[in-house]
Amino acid sequence: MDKADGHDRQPTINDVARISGVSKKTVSRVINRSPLLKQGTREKVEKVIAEIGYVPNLQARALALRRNFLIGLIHDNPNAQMVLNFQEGVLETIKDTEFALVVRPVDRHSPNMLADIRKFLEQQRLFGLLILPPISESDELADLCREIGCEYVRMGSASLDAPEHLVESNDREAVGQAIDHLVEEGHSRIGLITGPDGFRSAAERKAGFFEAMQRHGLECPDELVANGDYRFESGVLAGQKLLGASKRPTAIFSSNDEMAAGALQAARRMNLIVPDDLSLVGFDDTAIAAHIWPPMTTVRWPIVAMAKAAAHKLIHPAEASKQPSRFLSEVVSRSSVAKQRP
Amino acid sequence: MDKADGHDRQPTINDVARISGVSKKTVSRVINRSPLLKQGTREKVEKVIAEIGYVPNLQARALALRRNFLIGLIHDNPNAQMVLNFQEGVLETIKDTEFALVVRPVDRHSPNMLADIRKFLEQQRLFGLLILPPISESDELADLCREIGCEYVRMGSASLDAPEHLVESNDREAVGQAIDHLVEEGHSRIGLITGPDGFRSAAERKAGFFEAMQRHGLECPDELVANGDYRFESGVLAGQKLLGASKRPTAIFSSNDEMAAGALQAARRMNLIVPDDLSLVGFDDTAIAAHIWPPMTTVRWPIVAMAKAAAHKLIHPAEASKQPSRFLSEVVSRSSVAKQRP
DNA sequence: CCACTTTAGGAAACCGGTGTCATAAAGTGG
DNA sequence: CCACTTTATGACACCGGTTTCCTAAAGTGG
Repeated sequence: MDKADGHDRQPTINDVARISGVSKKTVSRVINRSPLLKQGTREKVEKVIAEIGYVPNLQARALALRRNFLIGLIHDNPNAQMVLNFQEGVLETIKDTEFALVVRPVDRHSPNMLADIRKFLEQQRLFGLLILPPISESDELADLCREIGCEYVRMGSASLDAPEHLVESNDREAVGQAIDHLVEEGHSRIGLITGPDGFRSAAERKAGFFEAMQRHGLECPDELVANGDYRFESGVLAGQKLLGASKRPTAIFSSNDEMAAGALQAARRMNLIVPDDLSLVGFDDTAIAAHIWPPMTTVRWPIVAMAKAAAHKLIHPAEASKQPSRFLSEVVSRSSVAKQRP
Repeated sequence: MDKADGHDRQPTINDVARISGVSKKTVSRVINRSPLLKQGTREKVEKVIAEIGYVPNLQARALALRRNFLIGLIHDNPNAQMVLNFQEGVLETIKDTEFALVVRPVDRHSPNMLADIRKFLEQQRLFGLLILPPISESDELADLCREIGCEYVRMGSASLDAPEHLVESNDREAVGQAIDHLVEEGHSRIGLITGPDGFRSAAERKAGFFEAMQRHGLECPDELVANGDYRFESGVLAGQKLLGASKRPTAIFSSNDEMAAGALQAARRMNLIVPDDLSLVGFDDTAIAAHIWPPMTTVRWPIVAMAKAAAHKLIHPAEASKQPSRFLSEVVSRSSVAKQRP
């Protein structure tokens, strides 16, 4: 009796082989586009594949090839929009491939984070890993990947790793442009809200700020620098500190939008009007920047493009691997910055 | 010569069997916690497993069991925070299992969306699918799952499917509570910003609004109803329409936060102060609600808990399958609602 | 026409697990 | 002590692909 007596399970390579009267291996060659096939054979097999709706079993393929088709995304990013945009970019790149995207949010503050990730990697044996900031700045994580033998690409705001493992943005210069913009509008007393210590992105943005200020010959006394942790509440606090300075700044640059929104609230509580009494510039161009009042000037970095580049780097390690991928950010001008009358 | 001469590939079940002097099958029984093992044997094997750091290969297991350990998440949700919270909830449930979460954002407006999803499902052969609103309201998608034989659970705001395929929120009643709150504060001229046509959630929220108004014996003339599409810009437009009404509403309920933020901007442009001149209530309690000025009263639905329930339902179809999972939302009171002096 | 290379395709083993069934060992009752 | 059940373990095929190696057929040169 024929094997095809029964249940409507998915057709396998054996079914295709039997029906088209060739061996499994030949079918395998057809799916893998092997060049040493006679045209007639190829067409015959392809016809059968189309007819019975055969789709290769990825699990079996993964087993035989000793690698699977799963790309992992590790993040601990507080900014949902950014994570989702990144996911979208990756998906666009792997859309017509067999790859799938596996997500893994982690908690940087958990003591067993690294152990959890290790277990995850050992269990899933991913094809490769994409790592978003800020966790991408963890060298322990990169070391773990190397130890386990899992390919990875990190997203970062400065040279964190070898070029084949890195897609980077130029935060430092971008902040410079933002400050240039403020100076052009006549501001000279400019406050800074930093990101948390130990974050490369925060350090880069801070450095960009000071470099630009120096370039313009402007001072930045301690009372015009407040530390934040990238969260809204820390922005409120930082805003209160800066606006309570003996000589108030006429503009504030915040290392991300969330904190800028916090600073905006602080200003409101002190009955200061943005942008009339205070200009404000954020960073990241997240949804909140456009949706608060007034719509906020900020710096946008091309996260979707960076995600595509990162996924591409992972999947095609051969091409374009040796030079770093560097992406340029741009100032998005909205209504939170006004000309400062001298 | 021994097989263990060579490269540092991951140890397999064969290695464990050889070293501990039992058959593969026995090792398999140990990993699967089979009850019919002698205590001594189990311990012996477990010791070897720990020593050489053996981790079962999920791809091989998937092949043998004819099912894998991938849970898919399909969404086309415009709200990033919500999607991410959902991902987080699912992850929490599957944390200590072998399951992984595969994400798949889709575009509801693309003509080949269904074909794309079909290809995705056929190729990946997922264990099951979690579907977020609004795409969860698509019956074609559910039909596709059934046709392909992929388990699924839909998140929805009303009875969309059989209980074993559904985790639902009570949007209708929650909106009622929000309106009650406004009425208690003395409002009677209340405007509505709806969600897009064809969305169950939008219809439920709208119905909840009208039911509550009727319950309180309040009118809702056409000029106090504006249609939105859940996006910020549509909220601006809707706000303009409502605030331009012959007799202005003293409060507006918006079917989501994003549009409420838009309405807030519309109010600002007309020099109206929230909450002094206008009270505003949103829905979803997304990040923006807390971060705009004034912080916005809204309705929070327990998305993380719902995500956990959905994942649980998928993984353990036996338990708790027959009764629907229904979750209650709550009004989160902030500063965008003020007492209306008669 | 024969030896020799090239080309297309197949047989069998393998990837690392699980299922089925057989069997040895241990426990039971008469 | 023997037949009879129960319990613990193993041998072997199988899941659905790929790889290695081999062979038959076809093409080449002398």
